[in-house]
Amino acid sequence: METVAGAEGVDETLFEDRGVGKTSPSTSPTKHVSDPVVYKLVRVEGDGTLVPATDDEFMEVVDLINDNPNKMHIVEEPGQAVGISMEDSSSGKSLSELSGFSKFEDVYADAENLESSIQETAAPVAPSSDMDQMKQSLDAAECSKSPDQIRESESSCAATSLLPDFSKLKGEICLDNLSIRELHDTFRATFGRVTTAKDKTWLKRRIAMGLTNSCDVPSTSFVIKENQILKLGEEENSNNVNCAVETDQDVVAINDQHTDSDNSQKKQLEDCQIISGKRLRNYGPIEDSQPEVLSREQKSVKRLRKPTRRYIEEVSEVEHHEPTGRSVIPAKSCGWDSPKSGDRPAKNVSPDRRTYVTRLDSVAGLRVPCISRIRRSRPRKDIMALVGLYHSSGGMSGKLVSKTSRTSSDPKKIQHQGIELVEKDNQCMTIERVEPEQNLEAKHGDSSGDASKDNIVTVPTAKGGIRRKHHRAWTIAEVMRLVEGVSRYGAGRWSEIKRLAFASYSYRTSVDLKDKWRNLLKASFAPAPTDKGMNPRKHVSAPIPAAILLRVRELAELHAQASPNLSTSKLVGCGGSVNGTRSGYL
DNA sequence: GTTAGGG
DNA sequence: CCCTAAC
Repeated sequence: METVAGAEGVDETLFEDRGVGKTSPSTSPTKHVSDPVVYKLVRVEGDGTLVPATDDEFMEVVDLINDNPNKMHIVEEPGQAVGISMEDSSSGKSLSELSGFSKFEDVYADAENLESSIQETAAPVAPSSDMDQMKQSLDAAECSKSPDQIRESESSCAATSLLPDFSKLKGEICLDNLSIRELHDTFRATFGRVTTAKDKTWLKRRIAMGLTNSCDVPSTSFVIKENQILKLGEEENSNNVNCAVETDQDVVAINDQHTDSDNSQKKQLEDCQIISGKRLRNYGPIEDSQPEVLSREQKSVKRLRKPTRRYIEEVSEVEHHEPTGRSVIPAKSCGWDSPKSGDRPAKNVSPDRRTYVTRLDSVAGLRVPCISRIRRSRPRKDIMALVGLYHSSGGMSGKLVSKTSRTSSDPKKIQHQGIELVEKDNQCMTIERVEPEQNLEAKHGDSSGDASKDNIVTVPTAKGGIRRKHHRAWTIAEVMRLVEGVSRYGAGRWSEIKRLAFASYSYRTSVDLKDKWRNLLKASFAPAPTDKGMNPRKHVSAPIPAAILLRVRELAELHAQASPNLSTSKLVGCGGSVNGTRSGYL
């Protein structure tokens, strides 16, 4: 990551020599580092990872560094390289020590502040020259992060991705003495963009943060600070810049661009936040105690907090209109807001709370102006449907196939309703609309669902539940099957019916069966109690054949009188063979 | 986990 | 179809 920034020519060269991939900002233009920066010695491994340099390695470059810090030479060894990078770590302070600061954040947790500060951060245009590396950095380091972290990273790290030009900085404390204009210059030099902020304090903090966030690298116990070589432990007292050691690990993870769990990465970010905040204070020419100052600072810190859902919704629009390249990155790389999971394995969508899938407008990988309109009430379900498909079978095609095969092989008659009806219900050969129904069903199967058990097309709801996808009309085949099931197993034994008669209709739950039966009863009784000749075709939705309604009614009557009791109904149902029973009814 | 019933 | 109380 930015670690290289401080590494100067040394690291750069080494990186290039080793042909490090995108994961390292090897192409970053290097600039002269100035005194205030603390360096850490690292070795760049062949794979681009930064490894703490050994003491021996360190000693090799000591002379060079002391000799002329501005002209560090390249120390190269076969198989390994030694570079200098900024020291960002610090003495091991526990998170608990920083807890006070954390509490702090909560006070300013409201989304509006978040938004405002983020906008501030994101709005200014990043110089085109920096875009590549920025993208590079973001893509490589953050794409694997969960979407909600993107924003955080963007806001917190993007700035640091722009290589700071420390030459403008005359030393940390000097910020205090700078005029607004100078601060602007410094800001620009640091972040690669201009700022319109008028708040001197804010600027100073931002600059300080930008600098201090720049580099995080594991290192040996040696640190180079202001041309002096120090033992980490020794300088601990005087070195306020250093941050908690424990964060080193996290930083390392980031640098290595681990794509581990979202949690770990989140943790990293959180740690970063803390570090930043702490460090800011340490840099502190500014009094933290001042409420207004704090509020400013909190904004910047809070910026790092996980955005609230509402915040995301609201910001989405803003971001969408964001003209600068910045907006492009999040949308493209990992859009927390636009989890077009099509390209991404479902597993990357963490199951935890943070992954509420906002929407996946395009299954086909079509790109939609992310986030923008998220449903407040009920999320769309397509998303999870897809996710589920990917999840369970690695592809919907397989599922569909399985469904098809099953259906065709199904001993029952579903496939050919017309035939089935004929053989079952000799009296009603008028099942005209069978074909359309089939088509309908097939269509549904293709688009959203499949008959396999595992892949119920559902979508997470705000409450954490899952909701099934779009309405799935009952086909006549299903209705018939349901009726048969009821007649066989008895009304009320929905789970039984579901399991036995609707095994191939995974998308129909027992509740669905119950509901449908309820509707059937209503339909069968309401229009015309004795309506064999009833013509339901006027209904747009699946017209239920009169024969079926009749049977529904008969079954209802039968069950009504025969069994409030399940066992009784069950016995009744089981007593007769399917066809026999039907024949009797009909 | 199912079922029943309301929404 | 969803939600949820009741079982």
